[in-house]
Formats: sequence, C-alpha cells, structure tokens
Amino acid sequence: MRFASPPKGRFDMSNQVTLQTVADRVGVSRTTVSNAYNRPNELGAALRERILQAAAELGYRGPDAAARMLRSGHMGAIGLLFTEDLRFVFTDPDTTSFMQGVAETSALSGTGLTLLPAPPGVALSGTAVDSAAVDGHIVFSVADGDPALESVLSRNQPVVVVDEPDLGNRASFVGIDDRAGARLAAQHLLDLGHTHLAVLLGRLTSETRSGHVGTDRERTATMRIARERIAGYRSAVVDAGLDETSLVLWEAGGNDPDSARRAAVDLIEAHPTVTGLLCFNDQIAIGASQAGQIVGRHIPDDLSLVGFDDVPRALTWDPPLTTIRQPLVDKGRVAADLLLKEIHGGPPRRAILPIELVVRASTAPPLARVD
Amino acid sequence: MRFASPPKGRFDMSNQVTLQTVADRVGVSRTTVSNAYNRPNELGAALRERILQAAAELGYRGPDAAARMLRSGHMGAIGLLFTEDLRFVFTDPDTTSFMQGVAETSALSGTGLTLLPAPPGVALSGTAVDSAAVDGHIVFSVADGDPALESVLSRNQPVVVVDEPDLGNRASFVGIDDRAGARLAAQHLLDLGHTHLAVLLGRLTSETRSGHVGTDRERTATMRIARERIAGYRSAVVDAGLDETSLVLWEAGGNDPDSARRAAVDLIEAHPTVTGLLCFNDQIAIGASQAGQIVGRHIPDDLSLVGFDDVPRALTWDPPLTTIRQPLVDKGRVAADLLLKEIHGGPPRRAILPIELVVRASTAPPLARVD
DNA sequence: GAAAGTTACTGTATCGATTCAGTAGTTGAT
DNA sequence: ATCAACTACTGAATCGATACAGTAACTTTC
Repeated sequence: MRFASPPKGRFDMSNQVTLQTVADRVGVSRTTVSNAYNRPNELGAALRERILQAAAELGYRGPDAAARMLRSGHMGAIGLLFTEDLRFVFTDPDTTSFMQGVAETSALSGTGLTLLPAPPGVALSGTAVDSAAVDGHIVFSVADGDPALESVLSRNQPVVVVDEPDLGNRASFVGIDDRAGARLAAQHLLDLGHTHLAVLLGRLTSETRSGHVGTDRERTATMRIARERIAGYRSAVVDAGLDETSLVLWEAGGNDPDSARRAAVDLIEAHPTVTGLLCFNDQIAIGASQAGQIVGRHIPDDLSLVGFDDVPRALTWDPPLTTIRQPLVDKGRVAADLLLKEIHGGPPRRAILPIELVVRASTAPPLARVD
Repeated sequence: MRFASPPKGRFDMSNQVTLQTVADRVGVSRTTVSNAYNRPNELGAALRERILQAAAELGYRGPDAAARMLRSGHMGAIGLLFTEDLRFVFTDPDTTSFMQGVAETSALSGTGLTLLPAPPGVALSGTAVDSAAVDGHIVFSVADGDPALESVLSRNQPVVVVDEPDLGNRASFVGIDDRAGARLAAQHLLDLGHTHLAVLLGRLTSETRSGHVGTDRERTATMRIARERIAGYRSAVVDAGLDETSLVLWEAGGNDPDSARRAAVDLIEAHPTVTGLLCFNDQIAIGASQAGQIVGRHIPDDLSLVGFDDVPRALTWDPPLTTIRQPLVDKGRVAADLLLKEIHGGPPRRAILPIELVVRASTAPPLARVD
C-alpha cells in the first residue's frame, strides 16, 4: 500500500503556536523561551514559570521535533535494522529477548526506538530505512553485504552490529564467540561417546533453501554466524580424531520449529546412523525433537539434541534442552548502551558476551538403553 | 541513564553534502535536485540520471530527514504508545501478535514504526513520547485518563486507540465487542451446567494489585475492557437466573501466567466450590491451569477454564484451551491501516472486529467424573 | 497561425527552533 | 575605585529541504 497523495502535512498553519507566539505573549525573546525548555538553569525560576504558564495557556506543545532536529542535528531516536520478515521480530524468542534488552535501555535514556524492516528483495529508496530520523543504528544479524546494511553504513552515523556481519573497525560490534560455543556443544556430544554427528542449520544465506549442505553450498554462506559455528563444530570433531567429512551439514531453510521439523525428518532418514544432532538454535532443536517423535526416535535415548541460545522455552520443553546459553537480553542492553554512548561521542567498541554449556535432558550417551 | 552532554549533533559541518552541493555540481537549481528525488516525473530522465549520478559521486545520501520533516510537515513514521513495561511488548503473545499486524502494514507503506514506552509513574517531558517525530499514534490498551494518552491527544494528530479507552469521537477506535465476548464465554460454562463461576482478571487499574475484587475495588476500575468483560460475564450469569453476587471476581495483578498462577491458587482456596473459571485472557488461563495442578484440580474435570483471545499457545497447551477468539494480527493491521488513511486525510473511523467461541478441552460439565 | 496548454526548469520564501556572539546590569576581587 | 567575571537575557544567522509562483521554450488544437 503506497499512498498517491502526500500526507496532509503542516499546511493549516492557521493557529500554529510556536516559540515566537509564546515569546510575544510573555514579552521576552524567542531564545529565552527556548531556554525555558532546554536550559532551565540559564534563566530565572520566576520567569521560567511565567513562560511555561503562558505556553500552557496558548496550548503550545513544546519545541517542534522536526525543527529541533534540523537545527540541533540529533533525533532522539535509534533505528533497529532487521532484514528478517518483521513478523519474526515479534515471534522469534531470540529476537524478542534481544529486543527486551534494547527496549529497556533505550527507554531508560528517553530515546525512541524506530523499527526498520528491510526484508531482502524490497526496494529501500523512499522507505523508512532510507530516511529514518535516527541518531544511529543497531543492525541485528544481517547477511554479508546486505544492501540495507550498506545504506545504513553510508549515513556516517554510529552503528552497532549485533552478531553478524563482523565489519571490523567499520562499526561497533556485539556478539559472542560463536566458534567456541559451537565447539562446546560438539565437544559435549563427543564426550558422551557420540561418533555420528550432524548439524542442523537455520540458514546459510538470506535466501530460503533446505536440504543437505555440500562443499559448494557451504562456500556460498553469507551468514557469518553459520560459518563460525560450522567451523567450531568441525574443529571439535576433527580434534576428536573423527573424519571431518563425517560431520553431516543440513540446512532447514528457516529458524522456526516448523522448518526445522521438516528438515530434521529428511535429515534423519538420509542419515540414520546419526545419534547426535547439533542444532543452530533452540527453535531448531525444538523442531528437531518434534521430528524425533514423528520418525520414532526417542530424545535423548535414540537421538541427542544440543540447542543454542537457551531461550526460556528450552527449559520448559519436554525434554528440557541441553544448549549453549548466551545472554540474549544482555546483548540487547549492551548493544543499545554502546550505541547510545557512541552517539554521545564515545568511541566504537567491541563487546563479546560470555557463553556457557547448559546440560539438560536432551542429550545422553548413544544407544544408552540396555533394557 | 540520562546523558549530561548532548549528542554530538551536526556540528562537524565540514564536508556536509546538501542538495545545493549536488545542484552546483550538476549546474541546476536546488529545486531540480529535490525533484529528482521526490518527483521523478517532473524532470527529464536524462537529467535525473545525471543528478543521481553526481549525488552518488559526492556521497550525498538523499534529502535530510529532519529538514524534509520541518518543511513538509510529515514525518514518515507512526508512534506506538504503550503504558505497559516495554518488556511486555515483546513477551506477551497478545501484544506480539498485534504488533505483527501493525509492523506488516506499516512496512508495506514504507512507514517507520516508533515505539513509545510510557510506563506509569515515569515523567514524560523530554522523552520520546513527548517529542517523537511521528505523523500519528496508535495507542494500545491504556487506562482511562492516562497522562501519556493525554499527551498524545494534545498533539492534534490522528490517533487510533486500540481496545481501551473508548474516546468516542475524539479518536479512531479498533476493538471488539468485549461484553459480548465475555457473555459468550460465561454462557458456554452455564450451558455445560456450571453454577459456581469466578472471573480471574489481569488488572483493573494500572497499579498492580491482586486478590478478591469487591464492589469498592470494582468501582475504581480504569481499564475499560475489564469493566466491559465483567459486565458481559455478569449479564450471562444473571440471565441464567443465578444470583449476581455468586460470581466471584478476582484480580491477578498482571496478565502473565505467573501472576495468574499465584492468584488462581488463592482464588481456588478461598472459593473451593467454584467449578468454572472465566479467565481474562489465555495467559491468565495458562497460569490458572498450572494452579490447578498445584492444588490438585484436574482440568477440565474438576475445574473448567475459558480463556480469551486465542493466542497460538492456546491450541498447543495441555489441555488445549477453550477460549474466545479475536483476530489479534488483524487488529494490528486494521489499526495501522486506519491510522495511515487518517494521516492521508481520511476521516476517523471505528472498527469492531469479530469474535468467536472456540471450544477445546479445558471445559467440561462440572463433576463429570463418575468413577 | 494565434491562443492555449505542456514541459522542464528556476528563485524565493519559509518551516520552527537552536546556536552563538553580544549587551546590559550586577557582583566580586584587589 | 576599577577591572574582571558572572548573570540573565537578546538578535541574527543558520540548519537543509520543499512549496509555490514564475518563465521560457516547445507542442497541440481549431
């Protein structure tokens, strides 16, 4: 839905009350009225009171946001760039947890939060992404070289990238050591005695695609985290003396349980000897555990599952998921905090948050049933 | 976290590229460059191309958002006012579903979405609520007379209120017939033969408070929906020939399952004869069903539960919840749509969305067990 | 072939507020 | 008593872009 006619705009300027109106009424200069709002200690308390009083009587609603922005150059809001479908932002538990942290921090500082959806394949020009009135951006988990990211970067404002891509010193960064986390997950399964592992990924690129991931497909991966985690899983496998090629890579085509369930069914049928499944995140693991039910594999006796993230549901799921915990809400807090600090003149920074293996009931030694 | 120093602002004006810079480079007027961006068909294709080319070379990033706003008077964004804790926005399934609809619609029109958190008791002045650069507001389920709502209303911009309060013709409105919905829920339990009913509410006011709701407390309710639903529940009870005072009203102090669980335990203990519990929404019903487990009441045999909303989890919960379905995502879509239309000059409107009783497994005749 | 309309631009006024360099008038130090 | 340093306020310049009224050249219409 694009509108042919422009919005109504400011053009019923009849009784527009401005700083000047108030100034005239009180008999002071426009600047003094401005100061009454923005620098309360630069004028007498009595006069200030008088000005605020007059403003209230005239129905003046405070300095015009657009004019202030134009003159002062700051917008009082930060932008949040997502390249996933916006539905995802309010559905995916990882994202919502992250958003909680961001929202909390930005609310504390009185900063507005502007959502900038930029699903791939939709033109950017003229949309909010292009022309949002923000002081800086948080970029949430975006593929390498995404045009929306480039657009954001070209505004020469502070940018904090979360998780991916890693822009080096072109932008601040908040993330975890994904490789180490993945390694931890794989190591756990290896320690339990598993020798046939598979990785169930969400996506390697921003296009949806599912099925076995061969060397060619793997090479095309534009999602940094996927690459890092694969490297981590693999390093554990190799260090355990197993054949690198024995690690099956499979793509679900999405980070939702439904995609994962479907993909996991295929994966299990294609590789029935696999006893340990390394899931890209908990949503995927949840899907995989549903798949287990469908194909008659009991979790964890016939199939061990390791998730990633430790979303709230990982604990209440049946069985509770073994997973790699990362502090998602903190990630949001830190991202917003870094951005706010940078907007106020601080330097770009990198923050790497801690991770931790949480062992629950979705993993067990292979073929543990002796009944 | 408030910052002492103002944001850096625009004051490294060294190599600021503006419309004029581009105009000078190409040798046309500033207006023509502006037209190249905003009215592509008002100038020759060749010249337009030349202008865009020059802009790219100079690193011009398109018309400045603040300046455009000031001049044109429209902001290209809508504000979303919440008086709940912002965490709620990303946690509560009703809210996230609603947000999906809003996000979808606003993305389609290229409009930005600015989140305006205004938890009660926090000063508004100077925050995003006060000075957000938006063309209009969606107000999501707010108590009567909330100061943030007044602040939004005083801006004389289009406002769409969702669910509550009902401002009559002071603002557009999107909601459902809450009274009818509640009546439907109660009628269902009465039809099953229940004679001892209770209502478990989330909140009657923006303050948190839990426990039995007496006449005095009921009179103070500032949440319209709570009042309407109580009226609906009660009308069914009265029409069934039961004593109006036999309908127990109980407040959970929050719309989350945890609050509801705690409150439901108390409620059941205080009123052990109650066999049918009318829950303000599905989250509350989920909490109540957990409470049932705690106090040893089987759902639905010992206690019937009716939810409200039909969130996704209502279907997958054990037992699946009988509930009143309302189209939450649609509500978001409609709200955004009405607002956008009103911003573009349309009239205020009222939209009442359909509801429906969905019977699942959380309700049964009372004392059905004959074993 | 003259009037009317169209196309492709230009120039100026303006949006509302903030910044910053002043200016009286007042206080403080020596 | 004098110079410097504050205090409380003023005025002009400015932020970058868009609206709107023009203008010249070119096309259409009867």
